[in-house]
Amino acid sequence: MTKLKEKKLKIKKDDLPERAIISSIMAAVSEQRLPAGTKLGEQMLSDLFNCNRANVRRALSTLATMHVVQIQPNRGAFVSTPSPKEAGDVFDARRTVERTLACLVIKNASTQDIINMRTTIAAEAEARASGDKPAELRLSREFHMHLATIADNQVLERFLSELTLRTTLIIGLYNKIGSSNCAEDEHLEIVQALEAKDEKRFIELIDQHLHHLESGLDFQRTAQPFSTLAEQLTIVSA
Amino acid sequence: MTKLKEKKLKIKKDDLPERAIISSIMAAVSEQRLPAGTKLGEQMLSDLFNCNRANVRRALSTLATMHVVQIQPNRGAFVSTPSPKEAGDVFDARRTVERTLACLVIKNASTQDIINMRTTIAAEAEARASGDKPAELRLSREFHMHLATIADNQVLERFLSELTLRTTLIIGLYNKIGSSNCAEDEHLEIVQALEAKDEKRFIELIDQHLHHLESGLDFQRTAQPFSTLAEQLTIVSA
DNA sequence: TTAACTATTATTGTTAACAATACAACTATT
DNA sequence: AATAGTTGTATTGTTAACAATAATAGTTAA
Repeated sequence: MTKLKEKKLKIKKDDLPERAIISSIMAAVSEQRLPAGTKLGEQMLSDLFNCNRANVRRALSTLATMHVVQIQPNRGAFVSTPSPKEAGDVFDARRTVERTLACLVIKNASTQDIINMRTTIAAEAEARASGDKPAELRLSREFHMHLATIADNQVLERFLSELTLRTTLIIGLYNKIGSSNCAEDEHLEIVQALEAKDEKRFIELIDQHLHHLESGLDFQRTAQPFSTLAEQLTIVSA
Repeated sequence: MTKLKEKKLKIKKDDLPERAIISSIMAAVSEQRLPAGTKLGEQMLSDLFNCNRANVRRALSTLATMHVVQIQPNRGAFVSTPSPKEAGDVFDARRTVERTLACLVIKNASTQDIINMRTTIAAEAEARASGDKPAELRLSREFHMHLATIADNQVLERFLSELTLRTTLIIGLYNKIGSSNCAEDEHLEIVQALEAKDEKRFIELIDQHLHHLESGLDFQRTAQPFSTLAEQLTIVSA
């Protein structure tokens, strides 16, 4: 007569707006739709995501702890503008993290993993060919994040997630004109080394790849201007 | 006649309560005054720090992003209870980070740096002798954080800060009874290798040290109970 | 006595109003 | 005309009240 405990069939809670804001901003940064210095107003965000300012505030606070945004008291939140020193620290940290990931990847990578990576590389090349810069950037990041997934270390994965984002900001700020971002052939070479289980070469190529990225920077360029518009945040929800 | 711009001599703003909460909880965790699983009620914290719940909320949200606390929707925030898998990830990440830090430290360390480290080690030994466990834990962590300071990489420093905290939680949960935490002689040996500029040995000792820590764990012990009291948060402010 | 149900309480989540600060535009004076 | 000062507006920061959910205690029935 009495249903013991009616399973609370909860309507797929619209996954905390806080999380939605965070991942949306992260996605936008990763595709350079949000350049360094862009102001992230609370009102604007709470309107965009149909939520209250408290959620926006927590999201920005969280993003600030990963140094993707900077919060200036009484002024608001801005997309971070990494200094040259910071850029160096980020690249050193990335090499550190990806080197270890490489060791783990060599051990763990299945044939399916390699297929997936090749797929990503192909998509990246296609995006480049068609001039779709955002897609290219996103897929390039995806390539690196693949490594973390395969390595199966949640901690390093999170670190890399942050570092790749900050790298994108750095490149957006300081990249020499004419210097390519992630050369697709480099990604390809890396996967080939992986497939050959050539650990030494695999690690070395990743290291070189990151060094190559860093060498494409030019810190002489003065701090970049910051765009103010931010409907670059394309949102899926209504 | 008109003071151009009266320097706004702002009374040392009581450094955002949010930051105070965060560092206080981090300190408490680092000294094992806050065991894994401890509930961190919002009311309690807002009372303790004389601030509103919004600040508490943001602080907890931030701590959650560094996995020092876990937030369960509609239930509240609890000090994280790392799983065995998570423990492994954390130790791998720590070795990764500290290995790189070691390379930088060998390059950067001044004689004053070495003196400082010896001082910390001495204080640690003293705390151990006098049975002051919290001080011992704090100083042990300080030793490792010294490395990051000397290495002068803000990113890795922050990563290590998080990782040492999580390590403390892990040890508190899973450490075998009778297994010592950080053997002070290990710290001493490490500094000696540093002083001798023996990079290879320096790195190897740090690696061994961390492996030794990890080998002291016993995951058979079932998930620990969680204390509920939390006036273990000793606060300095009124 | 145990088990399920109900009512109460406490805690978290949300919202809106208010205060404080910074920003922008405007006025006035040299 | 340019700068200092002033006013008005917009945004951030704070607070309190309310709603929703979970935890607890108490009650009734088998």
